Order: sequence, then C-alpha cells, then structure tokens
Amino acid sequence: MRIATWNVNSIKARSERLMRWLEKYEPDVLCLQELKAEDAGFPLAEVQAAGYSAVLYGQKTYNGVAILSREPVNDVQAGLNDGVDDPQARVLSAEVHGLTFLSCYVPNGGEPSSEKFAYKLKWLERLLAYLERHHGSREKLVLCGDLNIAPADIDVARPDEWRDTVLCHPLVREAFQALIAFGLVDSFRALRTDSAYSWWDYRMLGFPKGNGLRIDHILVTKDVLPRCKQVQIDREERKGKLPSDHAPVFIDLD
DNA sequence: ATGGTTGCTTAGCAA
Repeated sequence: MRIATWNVNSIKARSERLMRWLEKYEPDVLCLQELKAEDAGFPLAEVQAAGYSAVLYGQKTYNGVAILSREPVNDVQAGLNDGVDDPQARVLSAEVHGLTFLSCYVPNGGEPSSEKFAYKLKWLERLLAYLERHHGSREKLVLCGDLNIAPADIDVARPDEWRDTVLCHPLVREAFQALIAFGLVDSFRALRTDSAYSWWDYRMLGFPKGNGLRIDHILVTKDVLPRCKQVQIDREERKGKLPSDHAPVFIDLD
C-alpha cells in the first residue's frame, strides 16, 4: 500500500502534473495541500477517470486540502472542529483500509515576530488537542502534509542560512517533538539516516542551488511503523517546467 | 540586508 503527500501549490496550475504523477506512482492514498481553489475548481472528473475517489476541503486563493484514494473513504472530517472561528481550510481527515489519514497544511508562519507565527504555534497546539480528542488510542493513524517544520539541522541543506526562521525555529521544532511525544513517528527519519529535502524556495533559485529543506512529512503511529518498508521523496518532480515548489513524499506499507 | 520566483488576482499578498 502506497501513501503519498504533496503540496501542489495550486491544483489548477498542477493538474497535468498531478495526473502524470498518479499514473506513474499509483499511490493508494494521496494527501494534497495548497489547492488554492474552491471544490468546484478541483479536476474531479480527471481524478475519477484515473480510478480515484476524492474528498475535498477547498478554499479560494489560499490553503485547501484533499485526500485521494483508490478505495472509497469513510468518516470524512474537515477542519479541527474545536470551536475556534478559523476560516482557513488546513486539515482534512478520512478513513480507508482501516487507517485514518490526515492531510495537513500547517501555517507557514511568516516572520518569527509576526502574528502569523503566533497563529502557527497556536494551530499546532490545536492540532495536538485534536489528536488527543480523536486519536487517543494512538493507533492506525497516518498524518501527512506540509508541516512547515524542518525537524532538525540534518533536514536542512544550509542550516546556518535558515536558523531561527519559521521553518526551523526552536518553538516549531518543539511543536514537532510534541507530535512525536504524542505517539507519532517520523517515518522518513525512522527508516533513513540521510538528508533529503521536500521543498525548495522558488525565490533565490533554491532548487538549482540545492537549498532545500525537509518540511513535508508522513508521521505514523507506532503500530503502523513496522509495516513501513520504504520512504521516498520524489525530487524529480521538482524539476522541469512549472513544478510545485514541493516534491511528493511517499511510503510503502505492507 | 536584499533579491530572487510563482500563483491568485488584478497591485498586492502569500509563500
């Protein structure tokens, strides 16, 4: 069973690449982030023609997440549902194959001194509270997405350049460790000791210069980890004409 | 410190 996550940075701009990627990698479940479109703008017919069902939590211009699956999904839940008045479409949950999948787009955070950074930290606290409420068993959970956190310096090609920015800030790394302490495992780091990156800034030509960070993750509960046979980041997808600034990450489960 | 690039929306913001 192949599970993937990909921040497409606009589903409309990336639909052709999405269809090619589905055909080539044949994931069973694919979590998408940054659709930047309402549900009506999602290429649902094409995705269905390729053999996938899709559940959507879209938003105009910003954010927006989805879960694509070869099998129909159950128990769909959009948002954190914690009573906070938050219009940003950043998390979607669905059950399939006995596992719950979360597609998460964690706030970027802007600058560490900004309101956006405060929102990022609060959002991560709310995510943790959501996990406690809905997944207290700490089982059968696969949390996918653009978490906008590089967990450690090994996940950053040029750590000195990114030190204390919102992707590497000690407070967001602490929040990442709180997810680990909850009972989630970073599948990439559990299976690999090397550095590989999932995002390169369009600005400053981050990709050609190799200035990458690993900020897209597939976190699994401990019961799922033994089934995990490999973790890959499809760096090739970042190449060529008009790529997303993020590469897809995927795991293969027995 | 600054600049550089995309995408959405239409000059400015977000990443």
